[in-house]
Amino acid sequence: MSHLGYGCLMTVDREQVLRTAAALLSRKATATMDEVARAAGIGRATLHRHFAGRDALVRALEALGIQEFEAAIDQARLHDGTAEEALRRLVAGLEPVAGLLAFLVTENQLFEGDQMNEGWARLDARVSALFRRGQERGEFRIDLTPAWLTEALYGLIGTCAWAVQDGRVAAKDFQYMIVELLLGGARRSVER
Amino acid sequence: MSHLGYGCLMTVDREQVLRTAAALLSRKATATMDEVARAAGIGRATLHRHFAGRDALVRALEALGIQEFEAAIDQARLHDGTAEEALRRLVAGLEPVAGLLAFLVTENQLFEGDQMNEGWARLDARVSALFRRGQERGEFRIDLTPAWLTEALYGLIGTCAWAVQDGRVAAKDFQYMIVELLLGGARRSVER
DNA sequence: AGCTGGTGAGACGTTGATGTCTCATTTGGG
DNA sequence: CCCAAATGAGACATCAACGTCTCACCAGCT
Repeated sequence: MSHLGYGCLMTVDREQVLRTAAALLSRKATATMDEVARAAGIGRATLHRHFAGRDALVRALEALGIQEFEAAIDQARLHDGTAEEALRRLVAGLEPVAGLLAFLVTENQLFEGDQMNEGWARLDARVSALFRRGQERGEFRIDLTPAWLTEALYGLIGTCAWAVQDGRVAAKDFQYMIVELLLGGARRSVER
Repeated sequence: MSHLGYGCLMTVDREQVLRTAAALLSRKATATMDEVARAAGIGRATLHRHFAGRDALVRALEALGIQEFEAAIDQARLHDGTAEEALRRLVAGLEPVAGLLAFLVTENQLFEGDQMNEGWARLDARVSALFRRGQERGEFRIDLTPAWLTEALYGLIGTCAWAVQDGRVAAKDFQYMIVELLLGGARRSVER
């Protein structure tokens, strides 16, 4: 028996299953439980042993996504240094969570039962506060609202995660493409 | 009898139904045919008379989305003037199609049967060519690939469309938020 | 070697969405 | 005024996914 809470050695890696499920479900929300199981390399019965049903799976995805998102925010120390540096740290920490994040952003189906909604709202507020801090410091433009910059960050992370999955963007360019576009935009400035 | 191809006056507005369906399905891909019908303000039977089934509905969404996307590209005259001006025209023309576009980008389920895929690939190539033209003219940065800028444009349009739906962004700011972020980024430059 | 616990494969009943049907109603045109 | 066309509501059978179960198998531990 392992010292961990969930099972022995040949036990399924719960997080790995959830990440695979997120990657699949964010691209094909109508995927079958069987498809999810196969994508994770396990049997449908095993998937069902770990997550009582589709709802439970989605809830687990939501919980893990919010948890890891929050951990990334904590670790990024959004209040330290310039807002730009903080944003770069945040995106760097968010890279491993990009698949989960893409699922969360896409599946607003979750926010029907306004329960976990508060968890997401708290994350939203913290990211939004980062952009507001950047505006107050004079780093960021004030004509783009913090709410929009927050949404745009989510959107770009999800889009880039998909682009990497499909091979349209190199995985090593993930952070650069997102941060550079979000901060600097496509226009070529003179002083850059 | 109307002179139009599809029915008399009290006939369902096919495009309106498709736009509503796209707005709903892009947010809740598992929505029931009944939910789609109710969202469009029609009965399930009527929805079924116009679209033989869920697949047919999705195909129609895809066809309409590609068609209107292509029309917007044609009308934007991507080869005229500066690339920035062309991009602004494109986003302006894409605003009414944003819901369809968000659905198309999200539902890569469509691209399993690689058939309509070519239609999408052609659009991709044209938008990508616009960004490449901007780079060659010295307007746009060359460290962000045209493919990524294209994906980012799609992602931002979809994200902004959702943000407008949820009231987080004012509808009148749609074009401004997308173009300004995509071109200029969040960083406050000295010469702007 | 024997035991225990987790897994995969498959069978099975249940459920909900789907697709088709009929019928009453309404709308617009002849 | 009457008819044609389209719609909405509902009934109905079908079917695929779901959730549960059993059983055989395999890995690790004692």
